[in-house]
Amino acid sequence: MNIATWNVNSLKVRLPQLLDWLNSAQPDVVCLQETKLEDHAFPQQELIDAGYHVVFCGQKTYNGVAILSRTPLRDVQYGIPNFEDEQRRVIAATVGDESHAVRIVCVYIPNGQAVDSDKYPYKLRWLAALKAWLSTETQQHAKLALLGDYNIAPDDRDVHDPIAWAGQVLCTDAERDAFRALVALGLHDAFRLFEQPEKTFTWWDYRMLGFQKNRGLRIDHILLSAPLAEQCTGVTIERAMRKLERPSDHAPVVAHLR
DNA sequence: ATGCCTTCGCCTCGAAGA
Repeated sequence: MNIATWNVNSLKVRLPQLLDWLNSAQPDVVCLQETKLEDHAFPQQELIDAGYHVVFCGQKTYNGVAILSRTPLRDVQYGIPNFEDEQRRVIAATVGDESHAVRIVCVYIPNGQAVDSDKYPYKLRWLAALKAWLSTETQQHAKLALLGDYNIAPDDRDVHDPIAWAGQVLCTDAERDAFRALVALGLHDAFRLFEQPEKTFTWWDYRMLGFQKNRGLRIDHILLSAPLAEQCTGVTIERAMRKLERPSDHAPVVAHLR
């Protein structure tokens, strides 16, 4: 079973790439972020025709999340319970039958913009609400995967130029503490379960030849509860997707599970 | 660097992303 996450930066623009990738990579579950589509405009039929069940939660212009699965999705949760948020950033659902059920949580964590922006305290409040919800969710679902665009580089290893990024949004201590608080719920950063080459990233700035110079960040993550981490045989970052014409600025990340 | 790209919508400029 392969489970993946990809910030598409507009599903309208990226749908042809997504369909090609679904056909070639054959992932079992895909979490999407930044679909930027209202629900009435979601390309449901195209994805059904590609062999996927879909659940989605979007809005105009910004945000928007979705889960695709080759098997049916049930117990769908839209947004973080008991957390008022107009921004469509969370969708969760369960795949698999009772003995092999996996809870899939798809998140598009706020960017925060800058430490002195109002969006930064919103990001930290949002992360606290996510952790509070997942503390019960992880107790209820032994097999849980938290996938998405976290907008956090957890460690200096995840940053092309740690000195330039020191203290900047995506790299602050408070954001990294929030990431570690998610890990402390009993989750494991799938990428770090394995030896990895240095300077491996999932996002590269569109500007200044960011991808060509590998000036990137690792901000898209798959956290796995212990039983899933035990099943994980590897993680792939689909860098080739960043080389296509008109790419997303993020590459898909795939966790391979036994 | 108030810059660089790319997206969307109040659409040919501004806001936001990261």
